[in-house]
Formats: sequence, structure tokens, C-alpha cells
Amino acid sequence: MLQKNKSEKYHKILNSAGAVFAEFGFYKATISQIAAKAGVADGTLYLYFKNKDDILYQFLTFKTDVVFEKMNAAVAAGTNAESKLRNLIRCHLEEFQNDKNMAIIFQSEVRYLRDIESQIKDISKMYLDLLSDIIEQGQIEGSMRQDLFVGLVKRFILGAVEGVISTWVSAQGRYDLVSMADPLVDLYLSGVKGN
Amino acid sequence: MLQKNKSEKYHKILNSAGAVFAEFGFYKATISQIAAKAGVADGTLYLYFKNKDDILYQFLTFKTDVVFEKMNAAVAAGTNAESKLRNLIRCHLEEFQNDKNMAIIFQSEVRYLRDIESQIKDISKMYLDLLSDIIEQGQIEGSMRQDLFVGLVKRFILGAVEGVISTWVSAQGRYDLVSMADPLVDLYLSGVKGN
DNA sequence: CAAATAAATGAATGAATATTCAGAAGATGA
DNA sequence: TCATCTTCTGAATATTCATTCATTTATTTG
Repeated sequence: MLQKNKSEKYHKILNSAGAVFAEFGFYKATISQIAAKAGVADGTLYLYFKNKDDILYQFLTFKTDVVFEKMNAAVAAGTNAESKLRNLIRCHLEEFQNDKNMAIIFQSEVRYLRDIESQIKDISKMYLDLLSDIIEQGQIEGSMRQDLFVGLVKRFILGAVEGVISTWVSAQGRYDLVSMADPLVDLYLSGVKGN
Repeated sequence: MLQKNKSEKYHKILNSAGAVFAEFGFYKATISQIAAKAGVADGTLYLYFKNKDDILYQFLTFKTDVVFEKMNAAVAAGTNAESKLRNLIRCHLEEFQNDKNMAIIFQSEVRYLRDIESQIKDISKMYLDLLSDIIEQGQIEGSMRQDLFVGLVKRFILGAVEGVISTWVSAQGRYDLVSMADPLVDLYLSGVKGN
């Protein structure tokens, strides 16, 4: 029987799945690997999850919820557009640095999941909406240019963070990701042009 | 017998594979689908390719070579750092707009490239090297800030282009991607800050 | 401490599909 | 026209796993 309350075992399995998906990728990961890592029998997974797809789906949903709550709080804590942006980027890098499996899965599997992608609360969508608000506020404040095409700017910002995270993942997380936050925001704000 | 010369049939199969991989993703795509689209029998694919992995590998290698040659030419045609950057970004967007299957595959099969085909000529690596050169030249010229951390800036630039392409792919390529080139370069150079 | 209920097990099942290969079809050339 | 070589075919094979379910183990309850 499918459990509704999120027991300890449920989270144990989710966590193990995260590790296995991150290491092998969704398609190469097997139920047996996940079960073994969680210390349960293969069949047990089906007491907690509908099927293999559902494990990934729930992993993503769970992580998305947690991360998003933090991001929202980080943005809310900022006073002006610039500090909101700075807080958002730092929070983003912190969360991904602290959960490398999640970082890998978001970075390399999510794009792939066209079928799942549509059902899932799209982290990109929510993130982009946060960015829109910040940019619009910046334009009202006068701290950001009036002639910005918001639809482009928000993709520009998210793309760049993802690129930085992606590099960090490729480098096996050997350096401090969060220290990239301020230089990155600086690039968003001022660009690369000399004066 | 595995053919060495790249016959017409070889390219027919590669092309069909591109379409099928783009539509279904590598793992869900089947040999039968590719063979059907190419108008040959399943077994025929194995006369031209070692296995399914090899089809993807060769698709990527082939596309990488073609695109990269054009990118190099585009950069070489620029006179200063800014025009080189502008040419590179425009070329990038043009090539991806003109080959949507390639765009989708490059964008969503990244995971597979990184793990399994690490021997592949990595388009990212080559691209990042191009960017490094441009930025360093800009610093010498004085058209780009001296205090830039090149390792970050190049990821920043590539990430942002990829993000913009990714959005375009999600939107089923309904708008003109190339028209994003100049506004994008403008963001790289000047950032979003108001004056 | 039974009896009843719930949770967990893991071997067996079945479906999917990548790959092979014996033979058919086509091309070449004398 | 026959012989030889090349190319192609697609049904048969083999493997890999996700999923199921009859059985066992653990927990609750009266």
C-alpha cells in the first residue's frame, strides 16, 4: 500500500536515489542499485513509489520545494533590487554547493525529462518569475536600465548561474562555489566593458 | 564491414538519428525508429556504426567539427575583442537556429557526453578557449576591465548563451534567435545597471 | 499471547530492444 | 550468362531490468 505520510524509509530511499541518479544518470541507474544503497529490498521501493519515474519526480518535487522556500526568503530579505539579486544568487549557489547530488541532477537530468518536465513544478519558471520581479523593481528604482528586455535579461542571468554551477560540478566541486556569487553579480550589473 | 568513407547512406542515417534523438532523447530513441526514418533495415545501421552509442558520438563529432570551423572563422573576421565576441555569439545563435535537432541534442544530452564520451572533442572546452582569448585581448586593448576573473567570465558568457538557446528550444523555435545576439552582447559588455 | 494487520522481501515474470548473422538481393566484370 | 564480391535485410537471439506477488517477518491490539 502506498504510504501517504513521509516516513523515514521514504526519505532514505529518496536520498539513495539521488546519489545513484547523480552518479549514473537516470536511465543507467537501476532499481536494485537504489534499493541496495537504501538497505532495502527491490520490492520495497514499490511500497513508497509508483515506479522508477515517480522516484525521480518526487525527488525533484521535494528538492524544488525546499530550495524555493529558501530562495523566496532570501529575496524577501533584500531591501532593494540589487541586494535581492545578490541574496538570490548567493542562496542559489549555497544550496547547490550543499547538495551536490541535487546540483548534478538538476543540471544534467532535468533538461532531459520532457515528459516529466511538464508535470513538475518547474524550478526554472519560478526562478525566472523571481528574477522578473527583481528586474522590474530595479527599473522602477532607477538602479537598472529602462531599456532592458526583461525576457532576455532573466534568461541571461539564470543561464550564467547555471553555467557557473555546471563548471563547478565538472570540477567535482573542488573549489568554493559560493565565493563566485559576488563577482557574478558584479558582472550582471556592470558587464565586462572597460571604462 | 564498417565503412570508412562517409557515403550518402551514412549521412542519411546520421541525419535521421539526429531527428529521432532530438524528438525522443537518446535512451527512448530506438534503432528501429532511426532505421525506419532513414529508410533502411535495422541491421544496416551496424554496417555504418559500431553501436547505438557510436551513432550519437559520430553525430556530435560531425556537428562539432562543422560548427567549430564556422565559429573560428567568425572570430577571425573580427578586428577587436568586441567585434570578435559579437561575431562569435551571432554565429553561435545562427548555427543553432539553423539546426534545431543539433541544438536540442547539444542542450539535453550533455550528461551523456560528459560521462561516457569524455574523449569527444568537447565543444564547450573549445568554445571556452575561444572566449578566453577574446577576453584577454580585450584586456590588452583596454576595452575590457583588468580586474576580470577570466575563468568566471567565460563561463558566464557561455552559460548565458546556452540559457537563451535553451529558452528558444523550449518555445519550439517560434521566434528569431539570431536577433538576440546584439542585445545579449550588450548585456555582457554593459550589464544591467542604470547610470 | 494469539490473532490480525501491516511492512518487507526477493525470486520469478514479462516486456523491451540492442545486436547478430544466415541468407537474399544487387553490382561488377569477363 | 555465370561467378564473385558487396551490400542489405529482418527475424531470431540474448540481455537487461522494471515490476509483481506469494511468502515471510514485524508490529499492533484485545
